[in-house]
Amino acid sequence: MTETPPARTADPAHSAPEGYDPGAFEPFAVTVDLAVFTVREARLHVLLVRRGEQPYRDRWALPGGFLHPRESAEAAARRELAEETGLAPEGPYAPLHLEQLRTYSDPDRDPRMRVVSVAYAALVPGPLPEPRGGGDAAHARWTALAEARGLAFDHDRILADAHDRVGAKLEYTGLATAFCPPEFTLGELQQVYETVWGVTLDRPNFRRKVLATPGLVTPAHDGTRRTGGRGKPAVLYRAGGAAVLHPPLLRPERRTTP
Amino acid sequence: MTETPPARTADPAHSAPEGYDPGAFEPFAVTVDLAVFTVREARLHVLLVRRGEQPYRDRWALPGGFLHPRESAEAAARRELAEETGLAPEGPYAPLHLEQLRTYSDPDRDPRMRVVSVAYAALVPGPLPEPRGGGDAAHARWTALAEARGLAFDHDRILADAHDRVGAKLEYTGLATAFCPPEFTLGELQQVYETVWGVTLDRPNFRRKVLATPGLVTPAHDGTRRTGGRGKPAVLYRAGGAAVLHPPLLRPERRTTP
DNA sequence: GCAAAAGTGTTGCAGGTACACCCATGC
DNA sequence: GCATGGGTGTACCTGCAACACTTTTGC
Repeated sequence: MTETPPARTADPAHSAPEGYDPGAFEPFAVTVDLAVFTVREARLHVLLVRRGEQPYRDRWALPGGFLHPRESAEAAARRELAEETGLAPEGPYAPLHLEQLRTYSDPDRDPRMRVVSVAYAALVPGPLPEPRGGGDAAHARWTALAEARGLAFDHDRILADAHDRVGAKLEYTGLATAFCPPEFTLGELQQVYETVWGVTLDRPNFRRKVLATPGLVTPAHDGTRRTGGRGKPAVLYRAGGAAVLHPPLLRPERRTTP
Repeated sequence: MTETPPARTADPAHSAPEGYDPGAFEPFAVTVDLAVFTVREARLHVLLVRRGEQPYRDRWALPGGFLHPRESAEAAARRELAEETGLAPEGPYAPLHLEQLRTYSDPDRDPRMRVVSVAYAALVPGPLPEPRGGGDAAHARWTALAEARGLAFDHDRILADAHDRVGAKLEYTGLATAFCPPEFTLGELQQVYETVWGVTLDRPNFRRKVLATPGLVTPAHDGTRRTGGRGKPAVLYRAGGAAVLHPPLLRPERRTTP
């Protein structure tokens, strides 16, 4: 913060010699954009909203909005998330994951004015109802990731970056549990990994690795469950609360294939 | 630089009913802050500048500055980096690394107005001269990371985040070569890892891992060298240009120690 | 010769993959 | 019974940490 930007107006009242006069700058608008992921029917879905205004009218876009005057980007992201999904910031699904991705600042990313956007990735648990259209989010819906193309602005790119990040983070954090309801089976957890990574995993080995990783999951108090399903009832687990995993849970991926 | 000043008043021609009128918002200033790292004398150093103005007058801070009207954050970061270090954006040290870290947006992070800052981490090679004070950067210097405390604004936090990120990235990218001159020995490369991670590594094993990782380093054309030093002359290598490493080069760190 | 740094060889253990096999439930 | 998903056991194999050892320089 050492450079003096070009002064547009000299304003003695605010005199801030080193370029702090708000009127001296091209005003930047600052927004947040959210890539909200969930797993439905063994496919990764993302929350999209339909734009009602120009530009990109009637195109799908990531939910988001402007920062309020005294609000951090993270607070704005949480507010937008609550508005779009109907999830209270604190509640039964509270331990959802919200993470800053990166900031997009190309001067032409919005055709009308200078908008700098801080992108976030959010993970919400699986069996979640359709988004209730709170306020201006009347046209919101879950879309399978494969079908989420041709979004407004640079949102295709943001979404791709978000997917990459989430996939990578499953390896070395306990993030996958954020996709699951409070109590879940190891089979459900495995589905999350398989869905996000787009691979199939060996069940016995997956089970061992998960249980051998401290803090990833802890057994729920008592029972077993059976869903509506066939097969042996499975033990229920809860998220273990570990942030980083030692050892990590690596994706199989391109082994040395000479 | 001669950008059309923004319309503060509603302009029917541009009518943007959904909150795009620039005048409708608290103006945000957008800056970049840089954590520029280098390795000197087997210690990690960071570039700091001394503030000449309030607030935090005479305190040390990370270099940075305001975005120009039609400049992306990345372009601004490259410009600031060139100004502060005297390194041309293209040149012998061109393959330096610049990477967006995250964005800091706390409403009170600057006492005078709303400033949202996009932080970058940069890596420059080892034997680099003292920063030439270009323009207003007359008070810039390299500081050992351990002594870089009590910085202005939230720069302590930004610096800590940057250090974490760089350390983590050495594991799975070829980033460490960015700290080295164009040609370097494996001993020098090992020094980089040891310095950034704060550990000591086994030389034989380090050597094998590096050479077994495709694309991390490639041998220089011919020779061996001997610096001023005693010991056997070492073969010179160049950066291999690989972005991500398969397999990664993991830090020793907390092995299972029961 | 001695110290210092580069480079090679070898061994043993940890952890992961692959796959065979048993258990419990719904139909 | 059979299909489906949960759960256990085990054999092979890779990779790496540890450490002993040789090579080439400066003094």
